[in-house]
Amino acid sequence: MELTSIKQAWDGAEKCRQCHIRKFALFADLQEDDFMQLHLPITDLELQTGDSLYKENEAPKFVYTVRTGLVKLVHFLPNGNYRIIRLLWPGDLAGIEALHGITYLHQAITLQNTAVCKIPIENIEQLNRKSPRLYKQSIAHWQRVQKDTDIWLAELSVGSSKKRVANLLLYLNQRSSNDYFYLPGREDMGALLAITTETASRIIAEFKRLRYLQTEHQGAYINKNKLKQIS
Amino acid sequence: MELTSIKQAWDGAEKCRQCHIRKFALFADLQEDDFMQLHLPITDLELQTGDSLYKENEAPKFVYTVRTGLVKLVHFLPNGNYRIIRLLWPGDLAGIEALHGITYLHQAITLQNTAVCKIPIENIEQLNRKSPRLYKQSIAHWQRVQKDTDIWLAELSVGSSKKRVANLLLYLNQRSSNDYFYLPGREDMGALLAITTETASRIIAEFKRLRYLQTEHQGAYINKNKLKQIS
DNA sequence: CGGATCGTTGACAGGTATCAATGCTGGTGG
DNA sequence: CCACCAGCATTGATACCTGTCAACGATCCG
Repeated sequence: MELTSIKQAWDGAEKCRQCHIRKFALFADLQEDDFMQLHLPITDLELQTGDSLYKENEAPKFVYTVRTGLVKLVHFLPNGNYRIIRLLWPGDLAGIEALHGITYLHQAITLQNTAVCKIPIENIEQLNRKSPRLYKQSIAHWQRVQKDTDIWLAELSVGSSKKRVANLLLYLNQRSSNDYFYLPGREDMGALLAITTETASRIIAEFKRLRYLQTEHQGAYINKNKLKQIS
Repeated sequence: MELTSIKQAWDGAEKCRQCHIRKFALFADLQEDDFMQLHLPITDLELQTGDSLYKENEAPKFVYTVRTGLVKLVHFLPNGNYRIIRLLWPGDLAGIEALHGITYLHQAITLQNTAVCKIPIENIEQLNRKSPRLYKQSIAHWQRVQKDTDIWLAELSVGSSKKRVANLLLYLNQRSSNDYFYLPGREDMGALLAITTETASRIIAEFKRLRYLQTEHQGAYINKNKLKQIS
C-alpha cells in the first residue's frame, strides 16, 4: 500500500470519528479498535443536484452515507416512467444491499446539492468479520427503512390525490429541521405518490391559492393545521 | 426449570434441526453447538384461517416462522379501513421487529390454515449474544423483505386497477408451487392494491368472463400470457 | 329453511388521466 | 444588457375510470 493511500485512509477514519452525523449511521457504535481496522479510504463527495450515486443492477462497490442534502431512490418502469421508492435524508444509508452480494436495487439520484461518504464495501466486510457491532447497526438500519416504507405504503399510497399531496407535504415538513423545507418538482411528486405530474401541479397550485402553501425558490412553508384537516 | 419444559425444549430444537423449511429461515446456518444453546421451548402452532398471531403495538414476545399457509400483515387506518402491507409465505418471518425492542408494526392474520413455529425472543437474544450467524440471517431477511416491498411499491401500487389486479394474480401464481394458487377475498384484494372491494370484484368477474381466470374453492388458475399483456 | 357473509352488478357522480396549449423562470450567448 | 431558449409549472377540455351507494345473487352453515 502506498503512502498516499495510507494517509487518506487515516484521514477518512479520523474524519469519520469526528463526524456529527455518525451517531445516526452505520458506524454508530464502532469503537476505537474498530476504527483501527479501517484501512481502506473513505472519501467525501460533494454532489450536485441530479447526480447519480449508482444505477439499478450495477455491480455494487460502495455504500454511501448521506451527510447533507437529499437523495431519491428511483425505479424505472418498462414504459419509461419512474417511481420514487424512498427518500434518503442525512444519516441514511444508500446502497447497503451492496454488502450482501446482490446488485443495487434502485438508482440513487440527488435532489439537492448533497454531501456523502463513500465507503468501499471491502472495508465494511473486513469490519464485519472482526466486529459484531456493525451487524447490529445494519439490522437497525433495515428496520428503520422498513418502518418508513410501511408507513409510506399505508399512508401515502392511498386516498385521493389531495390527501396524498397533503400527507407528502406534512411528511417533508416534519423531516425538516425548520419550517422551510424542500419541495420536489411536480414530476417527482407524481413519482412519489403514484399520480400524474398534472394532478400534482393542480393540487399544489390550489393549495397555494388557498394559502395552505407558500413557495420560495426550491422550498416551501405550509399551514400544518389546514393540511392535517385534509389528510 | 421443570422437566416438562426441558423435554419440550429439546423436542423443539430437534424438530427445528430436521425441519425442511429451516434452510429458508432465521436459523438457516445455525450449527450443532448453536442448537445446544436453545434452551427455551420452541412451539409448533396450527392456526386456522383468520387467527391472529399478534396485534399492532402489542408488547412483542415471540418471533414466528411460517411453515405452511399464508399470513397477511395488516395496518388499520383511522377510518376503520385497513391496508395489507405484505404477505408472508412459508419460510418467511413474522414479528422479527420484536428482536429489537420495538413493538409489532402490524397485525398478523392468517389467510389460510397455517402452521408456524413460535420462538420466544429471549431465546434468540441468547443466541445472538453467542453466535454471529444469526445476525447474517437477520440481515438477509430484512433485505429480502425490502426487495419485495420495493417491487410492491413499484408495480402493485401504480397503474390502472386492471393492471394492478393482473399483476397481483401473476405474483400470487408465481409464488405458488403449482398452477393452482390461493385467491384472496375481494376485500383483501382491495386492501392489497389500494382499490375498493367493488372494483376488485368487477375486474375479477371480467377476467373470469374472458377466461383469463378460473376459480375453484378458495383458489384459481390463470392464463399468464393474457394477464401479462394487460400488465 | 333462514340468516350471515361474501361476491356480483347497476347507476351515477366525482375524480383523475390524457392531450394540448400557454405561462414562467433561470441561464446562455449574442 | 437583452433576446431567446429549454425546462418546468400551470391551466383547460374532455373522456374514462373508479369510488360510492344500493340492490341482488350465491354459498355455506346452523
